[in-house]
Amino acid sequence: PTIDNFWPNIVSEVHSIGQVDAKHQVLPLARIKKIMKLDENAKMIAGEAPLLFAKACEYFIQELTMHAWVHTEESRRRTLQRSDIAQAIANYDQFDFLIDIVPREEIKPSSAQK
Amino acid sequence: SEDESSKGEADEEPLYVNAKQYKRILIRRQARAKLESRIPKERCKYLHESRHRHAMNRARGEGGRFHSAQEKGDQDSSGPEGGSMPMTPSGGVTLSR
Amino acid sequence: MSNSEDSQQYLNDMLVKEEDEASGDDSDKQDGGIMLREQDRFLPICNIIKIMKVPVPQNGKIAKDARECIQECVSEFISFISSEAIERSVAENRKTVNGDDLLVAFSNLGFDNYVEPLSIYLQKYRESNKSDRNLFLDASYPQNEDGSSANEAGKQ
DNA sequence: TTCTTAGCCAATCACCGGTCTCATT
DNA sequence: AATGAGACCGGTGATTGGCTAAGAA
Repeated sequence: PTIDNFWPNIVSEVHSIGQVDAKHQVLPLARIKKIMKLDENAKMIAGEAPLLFAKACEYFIQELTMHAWVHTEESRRRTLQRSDIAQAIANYDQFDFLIDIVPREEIKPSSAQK
Repeated sequence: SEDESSKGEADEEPLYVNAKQYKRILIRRQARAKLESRIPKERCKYLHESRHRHAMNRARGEGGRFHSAQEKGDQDSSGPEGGSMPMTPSGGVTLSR
Repeated sequence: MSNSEDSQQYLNDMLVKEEDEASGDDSDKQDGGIMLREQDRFLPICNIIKIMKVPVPQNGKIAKDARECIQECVSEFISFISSEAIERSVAENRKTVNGDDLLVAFSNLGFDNYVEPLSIYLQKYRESNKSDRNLFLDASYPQNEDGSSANEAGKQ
């Protein structure tokens, strides 16, 4: 369970899926669709789109949490907190789109910044 | 002579960001600004009044945890104590997790 | 039949929105539009927590601030990708955003890691749907006699 | 050390998914 | 024909707070 193995594990995991069980997803598809519909340009949304997002969101949550936990351990804490997530976002450019959601100044302690 | 790092709000991106995301970040910023007025500024304590009341009225164990329904009326013959329910064999101290 | 108007009348299950106290708030002004609630903007916090616990060790804890932070990040994630995908569908004169638009959006926005597993997942979803459809139709169509088949589950 | 706070329980009820009709392509 | 929006409805899991150890400070 490390960052390097994350995506390879995801790929082998998705291969082991027999049939896609549309129901009983971890995340509710109706809610995902509702969030998509908040976009004023959204007109019609294919049924497969919320399903794809449900999987993608699982990956995203796991990866962001995993990156944040690294900083939790660096600070020798046992509780993941918001500042750890802010650090994780600052250190990986794939998370740049969250720069307004979790601003840089949220990185509380006088910690090193890369 | 520092002047660019004095902004507190989102105006112009002071730092370099992922080039593939830059344009979309700006578009999303506009979209969020349009929705800003419809978004409450702070999170409320709970989402639903009915579920809040439900949680408040539920039977609780000694440690504050929710406990299985132990009777709804309190006028019934047997009270919560009495030995009808098999409790902790030792005596009643809250067993840790 | 007796009740055959041109337009149907639905009742819509929306109940009267009543504001009792909620959060004893003071100055919350409603602008031109309806106020968005958290359950309209975010995924359920319980589901978020479940997924967050996967990469965290068994004895690890997660602060409330962190849960809500991830919850907001996930919604932005959806909106961010959607925005790109929707623009592509509009550019191709389509009114429906489909899975391929999303895959292209993931790729264009630098989420290259997502493309392979999501493509495989989409592929499996589409073929399992097709096989279900074909299995259902195969059973009833070639059978002569009574083409109406047994399609009567229950009316509302 | 002091003091803030996250995990722990499970019953209700808001919401999710399934199903219908109708519109669009 | 294929597929999505939206109304409706029934079944169900997300929501929920008091106590206290865990741990942030």
